[in-house]
Amino acid sequence: MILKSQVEWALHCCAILAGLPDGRYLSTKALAEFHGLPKEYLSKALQSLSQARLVDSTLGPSGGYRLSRPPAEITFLDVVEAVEGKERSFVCNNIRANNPCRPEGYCDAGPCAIARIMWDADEAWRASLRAVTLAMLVQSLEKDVPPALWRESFEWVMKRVG
Amino acid sequence: MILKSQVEWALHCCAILAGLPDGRYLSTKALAEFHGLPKEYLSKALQSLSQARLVDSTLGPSGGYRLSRPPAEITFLDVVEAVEGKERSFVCNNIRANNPCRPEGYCDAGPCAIARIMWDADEAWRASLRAVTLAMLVQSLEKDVPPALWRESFEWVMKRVG
DNA sequence: GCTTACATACTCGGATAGTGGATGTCCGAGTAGCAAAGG
DNA sequence: CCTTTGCTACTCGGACATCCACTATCCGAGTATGTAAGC
Repeated sequence: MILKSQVEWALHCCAILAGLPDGRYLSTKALAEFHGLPKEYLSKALQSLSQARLVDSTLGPSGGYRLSRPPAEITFLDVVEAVEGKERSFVCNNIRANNPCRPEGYCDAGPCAIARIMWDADEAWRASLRAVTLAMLVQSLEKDVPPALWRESFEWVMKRVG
Repeated sequence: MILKSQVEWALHCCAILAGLPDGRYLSTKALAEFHGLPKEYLSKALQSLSQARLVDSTLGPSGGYRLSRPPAEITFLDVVEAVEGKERSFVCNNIRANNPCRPEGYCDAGPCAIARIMWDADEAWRASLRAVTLAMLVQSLEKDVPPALWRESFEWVMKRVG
């Protein structure tokens, strides 16, 4: 049960996109260079974000991606679900139905108790991710990163926005 | 990010083992038959439980597994971690270190903000699983399952315990 | 000098191979129980 | 009838194939930019 590395990449890219001036685009190439990642493969993560309508894309020179909503309106859960999918982490195959003591054609009332508990935990995880927005992430980062590095990184990005 | 089916199997098996009289063993074969699962493969899940010291095993006829502790002292998290491992679901590869603006030999103070948030969510998930014990699971099941089926299943199992 | 048409280069998007872990199966080591033999 | 011995059958545990999903890469469709020609 390990999240794919795409999730990490997507979150870091969203952090950068969240800092862009309104309406400006940043290309996969720039994002890949900034994070030291393979451009071709990173593009798949960004495609997932695009298909989930979290980012807009534009073609041609000075094209790329931008957030489709304000950073305060995009949660970690949005990003994680865009890459990992919205399926619950626990799938119930209802193996209790194989109980040899069951009468023929017996039908269960509700979901199995084990599934309920596992789904509750899954929901706790999602709730935790839903509580954090990209805007909050940027605030955290600004506190962590030294001002000089922060400024230089911003300028590095600004030289490459479309 | 989907849990392996072994987790589901292990939990169902623990539910059965939790209902056994003290000190009695139940074999993989019986557990597999009861749940309609491949005996050979199910044994791998039970091996994981054994290696995690959640169950004891005995060889020979009338051998099998039993819980090594009272059901009230085994949590869902114990079982899930026994099968899935204790590693966090999000691994931080520290890709921020690839930032081209970084001075040479720069060293980060703490873990990256993104990892902190993801790990918080992971901890919320674990906390939710840690709050439920096998004893509580048995209580839930007893409420869900019709008394007749409950009794028959118990007798079915009792005919096979060692 | 301004407008227009065009070639270019750069972008995203989906289709295509390679690899590691989960899935599924097998056989060997070890032991508890049973049966038979002996006292 | 009771004890001892040996065998048998059943158990768990780890070693061995198979398959799917994540990883990684490539090429084609489409467009904004910059240039050059024409007015």
